[in-house]
Amino acid sequence: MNKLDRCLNLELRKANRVLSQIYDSYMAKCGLKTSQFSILRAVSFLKNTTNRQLQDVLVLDQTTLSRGLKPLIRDGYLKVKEGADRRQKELLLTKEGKALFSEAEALWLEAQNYVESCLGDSTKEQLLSLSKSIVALKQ
Amino acid sequence: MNKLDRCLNLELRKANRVLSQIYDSYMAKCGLKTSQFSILRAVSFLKNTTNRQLQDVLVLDQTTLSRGLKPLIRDGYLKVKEGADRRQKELLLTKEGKALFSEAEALWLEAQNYVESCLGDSTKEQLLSLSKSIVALKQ
DNA sequence: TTGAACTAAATGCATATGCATGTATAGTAA
DNA sequence: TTACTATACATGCATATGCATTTAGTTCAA
Repeated sequence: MNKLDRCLNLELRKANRVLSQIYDSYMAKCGLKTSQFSILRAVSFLKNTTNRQLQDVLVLDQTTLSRGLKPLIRDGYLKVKEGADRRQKELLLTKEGKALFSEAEALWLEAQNYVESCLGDSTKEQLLSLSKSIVALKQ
Repeated sequence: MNKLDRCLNLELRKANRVLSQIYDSYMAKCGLKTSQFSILRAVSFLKNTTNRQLQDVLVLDQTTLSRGLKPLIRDGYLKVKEGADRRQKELLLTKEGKALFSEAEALWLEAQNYVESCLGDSTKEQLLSLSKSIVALKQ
């Protein structure tokens, strides 16, 4: 535990960059980045959701999410409805969004299978439990 | 291993965001982002280095690094010398860069100690070994 | 030597990220 | 009601990220 130690943050960032590039290379065929896929996937699970709820699910800053939604809305994959609380915006997949998500999900599964086959089950479980521990540090 | 599994990439991204925000909150006192600190730290270890060498050390795309260097050069923390191979640019810390790095290193150590104390030794080791495994997947 | 192949770095483009702040709406207590 | 507080989302700003491409310099074989 001294200043010659490897930086935990840098090590995780490096891993994050490599892993994201792998997933992105699979997703490229459908024109989505994995971050966009994550949003569609969350909306698909939650059916009818809001910016606020997605922030919690995706562990994203409100402003980051707000901007991340824009291309998906612009390109017609997400639809915005005004909520009962008029500050909120309800989000749902359009028909085009559902179709794109289906296509993307197959590519995602290829990537996920590839990575799992490279890492093995025990490393995969380590990734999940480690990520959970770190996310739990969020203030 | 089916499509209801958690996405390994999303889980890692979430962890990465949380961890980076923790480190950034410590680094904020000196005005550096952790990504900039990582660059200064690498240059400090390598003494006299090049864009190309930093790409490997930091596992960063050439174009990302190229742009990441700009504010550090602009603000006088890094100096650029033309290399023997005139395509290359040699990088080194200026006096101001060294001073800032010293200050930043103390803040980084606080962050690192805080995170290590939260995670514990075994989880810390898991982070390091997992990151290593993932970085090794890089094509 | 010269032209093809290769390498180092920069740039255009688009999205990703989050802090500080602004704007609109909702809730609540005087 | 009114005014204070809290919440939901958007915007300005700056950096982070990487793909495709460009520009410049090096290498090497014909």
